[in-house]
Amino acid sequence: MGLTKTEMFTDLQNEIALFSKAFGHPARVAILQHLFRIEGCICGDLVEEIGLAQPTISQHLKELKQLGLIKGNVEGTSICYCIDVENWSKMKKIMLDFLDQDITTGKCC
Amino acid sequence: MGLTKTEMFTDLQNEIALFSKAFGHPARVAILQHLFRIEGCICGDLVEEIGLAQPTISQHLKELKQLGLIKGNVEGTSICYCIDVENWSKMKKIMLDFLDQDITTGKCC
DNA sequence: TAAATTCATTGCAATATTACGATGAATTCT
DNA sequence: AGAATTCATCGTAATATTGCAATGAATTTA
Repeated sequence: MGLTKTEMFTDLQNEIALFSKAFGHPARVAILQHLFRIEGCICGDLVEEIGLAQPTISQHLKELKQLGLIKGNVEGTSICYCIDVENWSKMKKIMLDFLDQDITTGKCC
Repeated sequence: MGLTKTEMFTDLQNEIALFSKAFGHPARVAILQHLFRIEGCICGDLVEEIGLAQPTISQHLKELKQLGLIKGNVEGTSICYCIDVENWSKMKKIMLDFLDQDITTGKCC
């Protein structure tokens, strides 16, 4: 029914899924990469940089902001977006714990 | 229109998005965690372990298999699933490159 | 104050995802 | 061979996501 049954999974599993979902669209990946590349904030030109319509970019930014991965400061008539370094770090820890799992002794049948 | 415009992004960005999408559902996270935990393959009981209906689990397994993150071997009347260690490692490298980005000199406005 | 600029929000259409009942295919057991 | 077991596939319903035109809100500029 298109409705994820979150109640049957752990908080951690749901958290990993939520962060992953945020990275599950190339536009959001591109936005984040750009914010890292310029090492600071960006006021404007994200629409030109990414290549999607302005409302679409705005929507992607909103999702990233709701997750806490970026933050936006009003700067005159435009808005400055930047990585929320602290939250990014927390997210990274959670994701690394998940990704860094490894099988040492295991072998498949 | 619900249609991701992959053509306007780099291969890497699309790849990151695809892997992330796979992790974007708690059931798939749970499946992968379980496969790691038992350090080997699992034949059966995934449906009981996760708690969703059998066709639903089967569908999630299919997605993970298509991405190459797990592989399945027929074992009599059941099927053994396990992590594809080599591909998991490749995926991990790509995701770590993305997640490990950091801002050293940057500060927000 | 009026025009311009920048970004958010609304509304809508199209596609994707999630979930599961019913059914099918392959294998094992009796 | 016939029943049982295990998993995949099909079909379908419900919800989610993506994208953009139109519009609105806030600020700056002339």
